[in-house]
Amino acid sequence: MRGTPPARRRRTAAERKGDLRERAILDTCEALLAEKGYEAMTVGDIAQGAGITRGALYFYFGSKQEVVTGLVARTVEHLWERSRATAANDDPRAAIAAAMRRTIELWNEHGLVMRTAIDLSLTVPEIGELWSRTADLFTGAITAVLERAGVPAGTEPHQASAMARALCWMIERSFYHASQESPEALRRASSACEHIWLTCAGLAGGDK
Amino acid sequence: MRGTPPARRRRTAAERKGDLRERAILDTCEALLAEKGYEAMTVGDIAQGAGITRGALYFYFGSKQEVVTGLVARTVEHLWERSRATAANDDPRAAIAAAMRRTIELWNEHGLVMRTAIDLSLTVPEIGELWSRTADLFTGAITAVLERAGVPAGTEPHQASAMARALCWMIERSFYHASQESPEALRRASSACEHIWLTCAGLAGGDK
DNA sequence: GAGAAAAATCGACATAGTGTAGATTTTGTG
DNA sequence: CACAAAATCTACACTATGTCGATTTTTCTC
Repeated sequence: MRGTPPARRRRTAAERKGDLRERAILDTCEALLAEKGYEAMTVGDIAQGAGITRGALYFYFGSKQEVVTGLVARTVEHLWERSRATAANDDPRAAIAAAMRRTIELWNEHGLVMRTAIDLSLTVPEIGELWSRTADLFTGAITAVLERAGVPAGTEPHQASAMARALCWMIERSFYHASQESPEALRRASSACEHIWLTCAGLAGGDK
Repeated sequence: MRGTPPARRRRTAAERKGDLRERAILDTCEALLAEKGYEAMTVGDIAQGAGITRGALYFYFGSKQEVVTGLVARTVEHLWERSRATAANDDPRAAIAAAMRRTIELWNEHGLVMRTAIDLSLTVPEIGELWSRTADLFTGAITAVLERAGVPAGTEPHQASAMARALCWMIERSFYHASQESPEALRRASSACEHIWLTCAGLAGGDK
C-alpha cells in the first residue's frame, strides 16, 4: 500500500496526485462492491473505474485484497473516531438507547463495507484484525453499561464481560442481516436487540 | 450434480461406482477445507484427493462451489434429522439446557462445515438458502421455548418471535467464533448464551 | 457371458484473472 | 533546465477454471 512517506512533509500542502488516485481507487472499490459484490469485482474493473490500468493500480495496492483492506481500514477508522467522540452517558437506559441509535446510523451509512469486512475476516487476516478490534471496542462499551446497571463484573458466563461479548455478536449478526434488507428491517432488528440488552441489564421496562 | 436418477430403482441394491466417488469427493473436500481453507483449496486438489482428474470431477459437480454446496447439504441434512429427533421438552429450563448441549455437540462435530456454510452464504445462493432454512429451524425452536416460558407471542420487538431471531444470531455468531478456538471456548460461549436465553425467558435462576 | 447402452474418466484446449518487470512519461524541485 | 521521484503503461508468465470430444469402464439385458 505504498509505504507511508517517512515523516517528511511537503511544503506544498497540496496532495500528490497519487493521494487523489488512491482515494479514487477506494471509492471505485466501494461502488463496485455495491454493484457486483466482492467475488465478481476484478482488479481490472477497479482500475478502469479509477481511470488507470491494472498495472498502475498495482503501484498503489499489491492485490485486490489489499484494496479492500484499505477500504475497510478507512471505514473502520471513521467508526473508531465516532465511537471515541461519544460522550459517556450516566443513565444505563439512556446509554443503551443512544448506543443503538448510533449503531443504526453506522450500519445505514456503512453497512456494505461492514458486511464485507465481516465476510472477509476469515480469509484476509488484516481485515480480521481490524474487525476484531472493532468488536472489542463494542464489547467494552456494552460491558461498561452492564456493570453500571448492576451486573456483576467478571468473565464468568453470567457476569458482565461474557454477556457483553454474546450481546455484541447478537447485534453484529442481527444488523448484518437486517442491513441487507432495508432500513426498516434494521430498525426492527435494533429494537429487538435493545430489548434483550435491557433485559440482560435488569432494566426490562414495562414494554416498548 | 449429476441429475437424480429419475425414480427408476435398480434391482441391485448395490450402489453405482459413482456414488462411491461422489462421497470420496465430499470427504476429500471436507479434509482439504480443514487443511488449507476454502480459498486455497483448488478443484485439482479435490480431484487428486479423490483419486481422479479434474475432468472427471466435473462429471459429478459443475464447480468448486457445487462441491462445497454438496458438502454443506450433506451436513445440514444431518442436522435437520437430529433436530427432528429431539423430543420436545416440557420444562423450559430443561429444554434450554438440552438445546444448548445439543448445539455444542453439533458445533464440535461439524463446526468446520458450518463455519464454511456461513462464510459462503452470501456468495453461494444455494448455501445461503440451506443455512437460512437451518436458522429458521433454530429460531422456531427458540420461539417455542420462550412462549412456553411466558413471553408473549408475536413479532413485535419485545415478543417471542423477534427475540428468538436475535438470540439465534447470537448463538450462531458466538459459536462460530468459539468453535474456531477450542472446545473449552465453546463451552464457555455456550454458558453465556444459555444465561442470556434464560434471562430473556424470565428464568434467570439464582446463578449456576 | 456377449453385446449394447449408460456411466465414468481422461487429456487437451480455450479463457479469464492475477501478479511482475522493464520501459516510458509526468511531476516537482533545486 | 536538468534530474530524481512518482506515476503509468504494455507485455508477459503463471495459475486456475470450465468445456469438449474421444476413450474406457460399468452395468444392464437377454
